[in-house]
Amino acid sequence: MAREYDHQQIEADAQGKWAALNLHETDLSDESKDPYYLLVEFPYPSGDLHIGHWYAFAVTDIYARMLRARGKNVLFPIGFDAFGLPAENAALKHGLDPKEWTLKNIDRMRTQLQSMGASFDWSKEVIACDPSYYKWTQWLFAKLFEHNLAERRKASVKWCPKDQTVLANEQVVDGCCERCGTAVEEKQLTQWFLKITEYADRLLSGLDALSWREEIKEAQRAWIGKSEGAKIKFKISTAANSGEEKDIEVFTTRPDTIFGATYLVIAPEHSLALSATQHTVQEYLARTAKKTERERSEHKEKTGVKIEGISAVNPATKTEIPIFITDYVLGSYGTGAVMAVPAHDERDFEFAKKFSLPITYVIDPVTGDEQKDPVHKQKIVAVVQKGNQVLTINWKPELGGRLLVGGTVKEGEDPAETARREIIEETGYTDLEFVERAEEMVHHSYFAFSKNQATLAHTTLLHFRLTGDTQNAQALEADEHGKFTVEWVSKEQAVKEIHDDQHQRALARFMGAACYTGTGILARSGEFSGRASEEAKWEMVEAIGGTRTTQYRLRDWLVSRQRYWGCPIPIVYDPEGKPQQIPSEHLPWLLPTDVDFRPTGEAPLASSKELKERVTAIFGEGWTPEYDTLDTFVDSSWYFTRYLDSKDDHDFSDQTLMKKWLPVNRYSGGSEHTTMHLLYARFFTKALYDLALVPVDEPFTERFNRGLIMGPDGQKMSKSKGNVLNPDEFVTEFGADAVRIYLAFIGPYNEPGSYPWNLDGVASMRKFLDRVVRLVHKAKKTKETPPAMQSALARASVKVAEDGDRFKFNTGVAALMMLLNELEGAATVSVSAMSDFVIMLAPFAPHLAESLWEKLGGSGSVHQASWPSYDQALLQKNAVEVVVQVGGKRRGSVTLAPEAAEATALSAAQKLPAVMTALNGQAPSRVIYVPGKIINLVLGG
RNA sequence: GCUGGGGUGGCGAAAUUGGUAGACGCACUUGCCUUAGGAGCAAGACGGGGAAACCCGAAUGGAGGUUCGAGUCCUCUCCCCAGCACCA
Repeated sequence: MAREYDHQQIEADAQGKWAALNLHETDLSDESKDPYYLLVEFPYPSGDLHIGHWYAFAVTDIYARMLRARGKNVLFPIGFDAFGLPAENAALKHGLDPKEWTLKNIDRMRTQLQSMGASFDWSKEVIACDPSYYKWTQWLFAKLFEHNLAERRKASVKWCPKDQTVLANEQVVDGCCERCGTAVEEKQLTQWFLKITEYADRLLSGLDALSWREEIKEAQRAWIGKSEGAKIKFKISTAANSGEEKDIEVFTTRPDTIFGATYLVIAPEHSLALSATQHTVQEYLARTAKKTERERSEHKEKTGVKIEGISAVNPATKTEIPIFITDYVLGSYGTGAVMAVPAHDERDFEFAKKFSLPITYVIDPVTGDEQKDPVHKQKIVAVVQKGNQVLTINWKPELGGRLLVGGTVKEGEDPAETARREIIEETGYTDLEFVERAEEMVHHSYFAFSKNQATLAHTTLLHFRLTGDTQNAQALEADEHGKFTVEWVSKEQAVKEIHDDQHQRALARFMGAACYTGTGILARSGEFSGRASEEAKWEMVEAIGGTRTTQYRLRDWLVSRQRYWGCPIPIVYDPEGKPQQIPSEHLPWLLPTDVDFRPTGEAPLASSKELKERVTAIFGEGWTPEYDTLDTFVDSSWYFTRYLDSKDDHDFSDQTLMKKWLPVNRYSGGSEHTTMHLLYARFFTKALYDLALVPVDEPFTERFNRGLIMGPDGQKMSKSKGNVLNPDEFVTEFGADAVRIYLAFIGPYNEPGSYPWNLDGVASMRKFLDRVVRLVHKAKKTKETPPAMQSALARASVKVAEDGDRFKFNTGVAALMMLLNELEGAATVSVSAMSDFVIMLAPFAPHLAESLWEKLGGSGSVHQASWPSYDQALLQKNAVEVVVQVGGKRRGSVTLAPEAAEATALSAAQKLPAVMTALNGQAPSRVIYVPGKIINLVLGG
């Protein structure tokens, strides 16, 4: 018989036993044990449980069970994120009632979740679409409204033409609807917003104290997108001098470049653009409006149009500069207007080139390593060009490879003359045409070893063209470095091979990529010239009357949805059309049922007669309902507080229990929720904390993003690839326990990697479980467990528990496998040793462990048994293998007591034949001995 | 492009503070047991040498460095993944 147990029988028996013992209901008021809140994202009830669900719930369950055995009072709740689009789509497609469809799916999923052996506390279940739950979603929304954190305003919103609904920023991926992939349009609508931007700074700074993985925190930081800068006003002067004083405010993170602002660019959405009557402007706006969000954000050639008849005044230089409208400026970020500094911004540079606008360099790069008390030198670097080729000098490769022509300016000499002189000296070329001298310089600090001198070179960049033949180079200058040779190479090759900062910069300046976006020394910047740009930045803002501000990429959270299957927004409009919150005695504000929810672009609730009548009946004639429903992310932003008091009809949760149980100790979920759900939940918590409704301002102490299970081909599972695996097939054939332990073993659970499903994997886990069963049958009713075996058990109990704490179930399972190997190797295994093994196996394979526990004569349930604990002394080995190295190479090993003295170790090591050979009669000049690990005999020399 | 995380056998992966690289498995090879095996048990599995116990050498993307000793630390470089991306 291959199979040692009937998994279907065992699963049914165990699950029946747990239900009878009511094992998984947590007494939240139990003060005898430490509370531990283990949370896993509640699922959307789509109806079918796939491998991803198994991975999410079954593996997290391992830890819940392990912690219970280790004496914690574990809260491991479950519920359903039951509002959302699929229910509505199913309703449309099959003519079903979204509510019935959802509730039927929930019923099915409950059964499936039970079949995993997941030890959820169902008594605390929450269902987002249940009026007893959404009553409190509405109540919390009303609280936010009361405190001015929810606001109705007209805004340009993302609209999905297929789903006929507004989308949040977060639901737009690459300019397309996250759900259906349709290109998103822009629409002006009056919508509800939650003011998450007011919490942007706290959401950002709060991350520092969280011990989450860096990539999760970085994703949130990027999403919040803080940038510090200044708002600066530019006065507008009109040719027609209407006498009206106007100005444009811009936002910039580089106020230090203001002297280089040679024009302004504003977004097509900017009021100044919208009010312009100029024909070409209107044409441009019409063209832009037709573009989708996606088309606009594509990197492509810059377009724009100049507004005629008006200009702005640069507050630093006082010169008049033109104003352009362009769609590379976003209306929704900053002020929708930007001061263009083509010399120091790539986009502005590109635009300036296309529209032939002046480029003024105001920041000189500083390269090299900073030196103390440098000697100042005037230098030049010259680019000599002939067609597409550039003259380079082959330096000794070890001294930096290829260079352009360089040289030192003599006292009173014009740098252009210096360059000409140097070119002739070094190459012999005389047919030189001077092209350009860059207005900016490069400051290069370095240590001149030849002169033993810290040097700061102020380098002028020059550009020459060779008009004659490239073949007539003369004898070259030689110096202490040897002879130079000249080579003409293509621009591209030169860019690739020239590594010296100044030379690189010279090449870039004359060969295309001339804009410099770094910091440096201010030039042509009035009184600020000569100072470090970073250091003078904020003084400059002050001097020109700007204000220092911070901008965030994060926008307010748009929560209105023109959909049916969501939480109704608890708002009514008075006869003046002003929004009023629905008093709490009328909550839950029920979702009407007489609704036509076919997408028409109108909110489905508008078709409800009952809703209108309800509003009139309660509030009077002239009052009208709000027809939008809430984004489902609102439902999931607070559910973890509801678990603590899920039945309460008088409050959303319980203050005493929240004080005890929040924040959640560990939150397990998918990486797709890093920026949306996780940020929203943090925002809700902070807002509710400020309203004294929750006692913590961060909801989750730890967050773990699990990995992704791939198909056997290593590709993401999808129907079109035909690589979708149904977990039920594996469960039926090998049992739930084998599937659980396989998922635990597949890879580390604390890393968001991806793991291909190995078709033989579950079978191999079943073999492991069968071996356990065989060994249990072999167990003898003896009390004696030999010390070596006790020590193995002790090590495993520590290892498995530690790995659980790190969510590294793969190595935990490996530790159990090693332990099994050891136990199998023994002649007899005592019942007590085997019982301890079964207790440690129980979190992974809860059903089988239950059955084996009974066979071994254990009382109650194995899941009530305590995690094995052993004398610390058993963790110490009394003999360890110490590796012997000679000169860092392994030459053998000796077995010693862990605390053996160096002399003992040395003499044992020296007796090894291989060591004697390696020493070859010499005495080691040095001995490195790490007790219990290694002894290294170092030979002299 | 920027930011973050990674790169270890044929595959999934192990490896507290630098201390035997590849634990534990999958797949593979050989043998045993068996009517049979998609079962079980045992052994093997980088290269070279040897009948063998063994010996020598190489090896954690690549190149350098620090160290008695580097997967681990430092510098440079290549590649993969994720997030952000015309955000001023």
